[in-house]
Amino acid sequence: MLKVGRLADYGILILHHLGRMRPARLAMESIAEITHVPLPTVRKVMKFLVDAELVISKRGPNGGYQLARPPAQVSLAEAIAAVEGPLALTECSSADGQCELHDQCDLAGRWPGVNAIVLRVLERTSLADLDRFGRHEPHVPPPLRDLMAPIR
Amino acid sequence: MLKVGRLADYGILILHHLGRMRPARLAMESIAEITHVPLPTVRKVMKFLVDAELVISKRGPNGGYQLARPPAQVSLAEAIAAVEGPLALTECSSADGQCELHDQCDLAGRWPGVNAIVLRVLERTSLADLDRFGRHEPHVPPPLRDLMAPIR
DNA sequence: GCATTCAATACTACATCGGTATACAATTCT
DNA sequence: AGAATTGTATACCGATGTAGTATTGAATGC
Ligand code: SF4
Ligand code: SF4
Repeated sequence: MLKVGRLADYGILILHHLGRMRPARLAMESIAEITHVPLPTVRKVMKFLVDAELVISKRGPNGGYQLARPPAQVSLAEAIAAVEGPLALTECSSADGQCELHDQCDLAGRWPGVNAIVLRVLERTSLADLDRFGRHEPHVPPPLRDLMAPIR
Repeated sequence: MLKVGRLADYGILILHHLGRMRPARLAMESIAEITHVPLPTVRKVMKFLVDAELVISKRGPNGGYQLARPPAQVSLAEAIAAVEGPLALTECSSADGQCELHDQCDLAGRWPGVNAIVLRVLERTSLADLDRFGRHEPHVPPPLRDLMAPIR
């Protein structure tokens, strides 16, 4: 598993679309139509994206949403964090949360390292990079190429 | 977020302990005591680990569990997959599941690439590597060093 | 002022997950 | 054989979180 929630998934999907339209503004209803995500759900997601300052909103006639930065400067890590909160594989991964075992656990201090690595991967993959992955024919973005090298 | 479930967390914790004891056998009750994980929960986790053939079990007096392979040959990816199923960031990440948007979604074919990359990271981090991460002083395991290089 | 469009809140149905209880099967030792 | 030990299997429960919905309110622009 280790899956990203549906809402975050939608968030990325929407951000991606906004990226293609940039710098045009897109109304919430249009977003729902294009992405086929139910409107009320879009509403909820947009709130997160605005709060995270990933998109700029404007009200009134001809209002809508607009990607705040070029797609190449928006990482998947940011997008996911915007919707689901900061990446934390375990409770003790980042600013130690509230794991009751924390004191007696051998692995307590060791997770942040792992966490940092996968975070780094997501940070280095931008919305623009997503396009490069192509449909069913993965093209690894430059910053990650060294890691993937032994794969294909 | 993007967190690994508590059960998988426990699983790794247990595997790690078994690794230190190897090749000794450890009874379920002992595992519960040492790791401070509630016994019934240990019971549930062990089933997954046995099914995945990560540990070998033996019944009867002086029975218990034993790590099937050297800790350096057990990856976090395997451990997590054993408990939570195969890694799939989104529904369409691996063998396309059942996302109703799949046909009309621009990103449908693009996730497997991302998925493969983070999977690769978890595959390259073994139980033995966990130790090297040290407490609060991360030491990146060799196979990932190139990726982390620009960080510190 | 009025149409348009986003913002905020509250709520519900549902799934998943962590955790528990209980009955059962296999192994060893005497 | 029989008792003690240890893992296996199943079924269940309650808390938590998630996806989705509804309603009402506030800002913008003409
Ligand atoms: S302290 Fe141990 S048990 Fe608690 S979250 Fe960290 S690794 Fe898991
Ligand atoms: S098809 Fe689109 S919406 Fe469905 S899981 Fe894949 S990315 Fe998410």
